[in-house]
Amino acid sequence: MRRLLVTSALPYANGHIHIGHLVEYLQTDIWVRFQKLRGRRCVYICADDTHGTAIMIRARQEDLGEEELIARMKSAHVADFKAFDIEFDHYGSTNSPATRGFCGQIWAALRKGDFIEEKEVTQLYDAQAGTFLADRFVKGTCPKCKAPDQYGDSCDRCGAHYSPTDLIDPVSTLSNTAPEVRKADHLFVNIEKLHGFLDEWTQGGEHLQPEVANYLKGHFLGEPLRDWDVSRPAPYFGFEIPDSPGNYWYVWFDAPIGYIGSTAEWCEKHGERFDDWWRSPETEIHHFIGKDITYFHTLFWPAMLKAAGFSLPERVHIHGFLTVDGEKMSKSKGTFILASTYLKDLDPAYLRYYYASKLTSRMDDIDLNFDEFIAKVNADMVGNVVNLASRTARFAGRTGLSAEYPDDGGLFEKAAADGGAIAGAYEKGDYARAMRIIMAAGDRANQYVEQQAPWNLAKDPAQADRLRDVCTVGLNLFRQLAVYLAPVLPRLARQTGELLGEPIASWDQSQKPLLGTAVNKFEHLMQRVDPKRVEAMVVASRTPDEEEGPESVPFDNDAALLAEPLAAEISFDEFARVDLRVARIVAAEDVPGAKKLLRLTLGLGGENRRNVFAGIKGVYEPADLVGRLVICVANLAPRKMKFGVSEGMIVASGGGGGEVYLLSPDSGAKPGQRVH
RNA sequence: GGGCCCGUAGCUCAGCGGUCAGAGCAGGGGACUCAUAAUCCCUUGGUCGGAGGUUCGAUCCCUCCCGGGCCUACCA
Repeated sequence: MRRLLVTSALPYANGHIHIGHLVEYLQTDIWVRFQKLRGRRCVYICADDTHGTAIMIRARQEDLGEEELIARMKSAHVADFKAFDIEFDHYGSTNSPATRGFCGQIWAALRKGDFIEEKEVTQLYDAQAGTFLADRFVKGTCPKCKAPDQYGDSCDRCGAHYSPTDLIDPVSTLSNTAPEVRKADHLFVNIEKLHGFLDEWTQGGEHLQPEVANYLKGHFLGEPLRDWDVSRPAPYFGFEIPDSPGNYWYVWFDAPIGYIGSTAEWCEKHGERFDDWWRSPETEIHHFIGKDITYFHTLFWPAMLKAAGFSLPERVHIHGFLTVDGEKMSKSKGTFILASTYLKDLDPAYLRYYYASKLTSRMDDIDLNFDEFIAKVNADMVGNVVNLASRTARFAGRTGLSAEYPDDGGLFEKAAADGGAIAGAYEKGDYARAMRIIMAAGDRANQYVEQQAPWNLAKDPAQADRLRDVCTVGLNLFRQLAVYLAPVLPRLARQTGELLGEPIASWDQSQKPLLGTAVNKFEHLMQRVDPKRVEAMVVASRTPDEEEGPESVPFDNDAALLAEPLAAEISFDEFARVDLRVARIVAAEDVPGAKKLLRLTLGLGGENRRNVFAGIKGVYEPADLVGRLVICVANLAPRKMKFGVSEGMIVASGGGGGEVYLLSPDSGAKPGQRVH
């Protein structure tokens, strides 16, 4: 018997579940429910990912112990999942004895296979916070382009990659003190030793979508694989490496091992043999992940499993990101919607169906468009599917279903035959296709009811049998849809079972009509989406600083400060060295070939002109800029750039990306005036 | 610069070498009134991004170009 072990990526214990996460958990849950409905042995395993520097820092900020932090977050995650009908067979934590045990086991295998190497790594250390600093906890001036305030791994101004120790004037974002350089021995996994295996595993078979296999081939497998740094020196929230005291496994080492640990807990609880699930050719392992973590799941993870003698994934299903109204989720626009916020206003079934109607087997991003969301759910769910029951069940309540299935012109048979195509689509992850086929069957059923006009039959007592037959057909066609939709809409399936007196538990129920049973009192199966509630949800998701009343002082949260902590203190003299001037943009033009740059001509009064490149393309239209006043750094050394020499900078706030806000002086300021 | 994906009706997407290119929603007209202003019928709407090529025949295959997205590199 084919056994299936299915996982979703482990959500990080650093934040709450949002609608972007839900794409993955719903995609997986639908697949698992489908497999179970088909009678497959299928187990759905997940867990919280709990280790790493970010957890340690957050626990400190909230003045909690790490254990307390991750315990709280786990119960929040579990509650969110449950509310969305995401049904795990087991939900564990990477911070568990089971996961620790498997980390040790895999580690021992890596040691034994001589995969582990020790190398000295130079890292920045925050003496005040008493911790080594991960790259993104260090900021400083880019060694290449001298841009200030850049993270420790790369410069988002010039894109240069470097080590945090290369930063000029580095500052710890934890304590705002200058970190010191310290050396530490790190442990590395030499996965190049498994290069041949990875070539074969990624390129052969159907383990990966073709675009993923190509990506790996092009970016990683064409050259020797770099050693993977899997240890972090204390203090670190995680598991200490048994044969290397003072060192901890890096969070990405133990995170996927959480799949195994969590499975073991499930086995323990249900009296299953662990080896049947992770060391058996009878079990297919399926991972569902987002495209951002492709690298870990398609190179390191198979390498670890291979080295330690566990089963390899049969397939890694990779999905794209969620956008909302065509854009990245945004807190200020109210499209960064937490699962718990959604639930206050809307039925989870809506999102389950909507995502299902958009998901394919490709790793394309999917878009949540609220107008479409409302239209689609109302038209398909309420207007088509639920309406079928709604318009026939009432009439059938008096008589129940006929004892024999009446002539329906082949409709039931046709929809039963669709089952193969629908199942095939589910199996491949092409839920959008499955939904299309199901909705087409619903359309045909509604046509039937329309033609038979049971409301007319109901007026004539002599037609009672005929009426019962028509309702028997209508309700059976509806029930077929409920079976096909059961993976997506478990509640609808349950309600349908209650309505017709037989629970929906198997795909096969779509193939044979239900006859001779009573029909219970009909109750609404699903409410229409209320656009006002959607709007309310978006408003509730907006960060407070967007909700300013006309008179009141707006409340500003501290997101910006947290994202970019204050720089180290400077003296007045140091400040005075920077010569800021008011300037008028006298010309602005597009720079062909540049992704972010516009060419600006700044006037400082009289004939004083400056040619400045500004990274604001796509944010500001050149035509809108001409004539306005800005503030420029006037004594910045000229800088040669790809498209010409830049003679200064204009100042702007914003976190980069699309968020750029130019500074302007109040009216009355004159070009050339210095800013003091 | 390299890699991958995409560009089909107003919108979201099917189709993919072969009869007049489809669906849902939106738009227009009608019918019905059982049903959650649901449903049903009819209908408007596309030079299938552009240009070449292969072919008896291309939306579908090949090449180039344009446009969008993602990744990667580089330059700022």
